[in-house]
Amino acid sequence: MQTLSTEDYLKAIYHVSQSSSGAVATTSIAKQIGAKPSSVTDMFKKLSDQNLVKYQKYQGVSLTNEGVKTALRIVRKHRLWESFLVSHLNFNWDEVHQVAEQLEHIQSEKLTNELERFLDYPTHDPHGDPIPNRALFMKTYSKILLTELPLNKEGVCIGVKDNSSGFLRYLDRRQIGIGTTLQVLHREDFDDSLHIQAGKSTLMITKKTAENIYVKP
Amino acid sequence: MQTLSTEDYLKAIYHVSQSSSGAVATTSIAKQIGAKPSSVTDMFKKLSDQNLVKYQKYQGVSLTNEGVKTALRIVRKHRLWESFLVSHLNFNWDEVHQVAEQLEHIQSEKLTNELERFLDYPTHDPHGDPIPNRALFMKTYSKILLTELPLNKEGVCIGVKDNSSGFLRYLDRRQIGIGTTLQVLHREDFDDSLHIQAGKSTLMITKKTAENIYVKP
DNA sequence: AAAAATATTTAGATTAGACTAAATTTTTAA
DNA sequence: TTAAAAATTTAGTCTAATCTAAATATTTTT
Repeated sequence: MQTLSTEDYLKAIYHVSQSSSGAVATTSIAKQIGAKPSSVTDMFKKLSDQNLVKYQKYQGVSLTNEGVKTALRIVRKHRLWESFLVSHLNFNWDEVHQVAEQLEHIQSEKLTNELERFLDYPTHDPHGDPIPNRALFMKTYSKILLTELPLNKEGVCIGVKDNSSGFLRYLDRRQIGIGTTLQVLHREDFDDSLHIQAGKSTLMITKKTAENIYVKP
Repeated sequence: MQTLSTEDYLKAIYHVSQSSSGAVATTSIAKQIGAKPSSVTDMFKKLSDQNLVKYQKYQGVSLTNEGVKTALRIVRKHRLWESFLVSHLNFNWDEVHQVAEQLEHIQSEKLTNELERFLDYPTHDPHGDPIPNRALFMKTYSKILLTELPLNKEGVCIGVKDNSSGFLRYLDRRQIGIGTTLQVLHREDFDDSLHIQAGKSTLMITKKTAENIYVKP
């Protein structure tokens, strides 16, 4: 059984390794966790002793099969709890993260599985990220950035890249959320801004916004 | 903000002080927490520094107003979570404790209050214990032990004294739970056993069982 | 009221997780 | 391809929470 801290590290390693190839560097985890690199080195050694990561001095870490499983179990809990908070406890999608960070550490298989059943086996969380099922398998559907959606083709918003609450609240104000139908009406060459159809309203967004929104064509 | 451990101590002190009068002894907390008395002494000093308890060497501790409030906040969360686990996640009343022990430490006022709303402001948990409301006030209704219920008078089971899963499972098998209508039909002088009406069936229970069941007359 | 038993505290050690500062290795750039 | 910069590790320290063993205080018993 893991401590809170080892779980946080495994999850961080998992996430960093998802968004980049090769071994995961000490500094990248230090940033993610908010700890000093020297602390990260210490933890890498501990995780390596438990065979949860492969670690070579100065060469970073990569998760072992066991490490991936442990990380996915935490991701599963995190995303199930986020779903619960949004669907039943009136949380907004920008409020759930901090609480889910705590809930993801609760140890009880029965709890996790019953929560999943209660939510009717959701496949994606409120940010559009896939939820690993009991066997830790998750469906990842093909997603593209809104910037890559061809002109006048419809797409459905299925998630965001930037999960900061600032960005999520901004999207809320523009009435863009998971499931919103989006369509790029016009791209402005001058400043790269986009005129889009979002649900029933048309609005203008910047390139920066568009490249943080995932859509399913 | 408290650590996991200080929260556990405050809750333990609260519970012990509820079931006995005067200051709470070092050993009683040591037993409750499962720690050595020397560790308890250390923690008493820390809690005293934070003005959560009044502590006098060799004389035990008592909670300050602030300490009571902190303890009640934890009790509130514990009992709300227990209610949730039983009412929505198919937990039996003997399975909830261990998980609620973890969930009670989750820090989020919004979560607690929304959970309470979701459960429709329950006043008692699945063991019949009262749930402090948002203002930390709880209704305690007059309860007596089944042994004290007059012959042939009806009472409703509202809780248990012994919360061990062994006892709870035993009650489940005898089909006795919160809300079951109970009536003492006959007391056997020879061995102090009781013949009772429990819901629609009559059965025999020992004195030991009866003195662990709370009823509302 | 003194002796014995019990309860409590102190002193000193340990562990996990974090830190700083210094040393070392790797990477980048001149 | 070497010098500078950046990344990483090591060594040593700190804190919270625990422990054991020894010392001290309180309570109970004779």
